[in-house]
Amino acid sequence: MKEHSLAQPTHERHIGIGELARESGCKPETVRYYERIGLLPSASRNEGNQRRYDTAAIRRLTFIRHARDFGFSVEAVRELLHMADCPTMRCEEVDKLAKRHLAKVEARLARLTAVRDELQRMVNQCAGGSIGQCHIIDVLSDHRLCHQAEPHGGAEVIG
Amino acid sequence: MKEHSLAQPTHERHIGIGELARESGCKPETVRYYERIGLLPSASRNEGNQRRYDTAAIRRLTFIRHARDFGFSVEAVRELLHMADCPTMRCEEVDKLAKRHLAKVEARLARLTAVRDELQRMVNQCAGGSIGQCHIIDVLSDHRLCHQAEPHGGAEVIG
DNA sequence: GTAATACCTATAGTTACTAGAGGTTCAAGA
DNA sequence: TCTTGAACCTCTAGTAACTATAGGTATTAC
Repeated sequence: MKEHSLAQPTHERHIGIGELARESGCKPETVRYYERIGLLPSASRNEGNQRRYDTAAIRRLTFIRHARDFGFSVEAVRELLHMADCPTMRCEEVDKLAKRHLAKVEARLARLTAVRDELQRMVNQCAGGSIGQCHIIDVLSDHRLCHQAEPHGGAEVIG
Repeated sequence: MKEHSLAQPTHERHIGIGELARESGCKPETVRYYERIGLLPSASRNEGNQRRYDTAAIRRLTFIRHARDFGFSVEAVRELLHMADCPTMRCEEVDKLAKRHLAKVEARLARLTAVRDELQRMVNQCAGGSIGQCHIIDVLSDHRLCHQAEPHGGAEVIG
C-alpha cells in the first residue's frame, strides 16, 4: 500500500508563489503567512530572492488548505502535518483529532439549525406593519418569545 | 397593541456593570466594549465614577446579545437597534435584514452539513493502522478523494 | 479598620488572514 | 537593448468581536 509524505524532495518543476497560490486555491499573501507561522518550511529562493516551489510544496499547501476548509484550526493543522510527516506513527492520534473536530462540527450544526428555524419563524410571522408591532424586533427584544429549547450559546456560532 | 422602545427612561432599579452583564449573559468587558463602539449609550456614573444601569439598559443589552446570538454582525445589530429606536418606521427594512441573514445562515448550514458528512466518512473509514495508510490523511492530502459535490469554500465555514 | 471583591482606564493580544506602502525582479515586446 | 507592466519582496497595520492584562480606585462585608 502507498505511503505518503508531505516533504518528499522532488525536482520536477519549480514554480513561483503566484502559481503555487493559484494551484492550491489561496493567495500569495496567505502562502507567505503560512511560511511565517511555520506551517510551510522556508522556501528556497532564486537569484533575485524570489521564492521557488516544487511539487512537494504544492502537496503540503493543498493539505493545509484542505484541512482548513474542513474547519480544522491552524493549530490542529500543525498537528496533522506533524503526524503526516511521520508515516510510521499509529493513526489513533489523527483519528482522535478528527473525531474531536467532528463533534464540534455537529454541535455547531445543531445550534445553527436551531437559529435557522427561529429566524424562519421570525421572518414568516412578519405582518409588514410598523416597527412598533414587528415580530422580529419582539423576538430579539424578549428572550421569552424565543422558541429554542436550548439557551443561546456564544455569538461565534456562525462565524 | 404594545409599542416597544429600547431607550425608555425608567427609574426602577440601578445596577452595576457586573450585575448587568450577568443578567444579559455577557462579561463586563463586553459591556464596556459595546459602550466604546456605540452600541450602548454612555452609561451614567455614580459618585465613584462607576457605571449605573437601569432596566432600559438591560433591555437594550439583551436585544444586542440576542441578535448577536442569532449571528447578526455588530454592524447589522447597530442597524437593528437604530430601527427599533424608531417604532413608527415601517418594518420592511428589518424584514429585509432578517431575510438576508437567513439566507447566509442557510448557505452556511449547507456547507457545514457537507463538511460533517465528509468528516464522518473519513472517521468511519479509519482502519486503525499506521499513518502511512491512514484514510483521513489521504482525504486531506488529495482533493480527488473528497466526495463533496461543491468545491471547498473559505475556511470561515465553521468560525 | 481591613480585606476581598468589583470596578476604572488604557493597552495589547487573539485568529487567520488581508491590504497597503514602497521598492526590486522578471518576462515580453519594440 | 530598452522599456513597460506584472509579479515579487519586506514590513507594518488593519479586520471582527471580543478577551486579557496591568496598575490603580471604590465598594462592601466583617
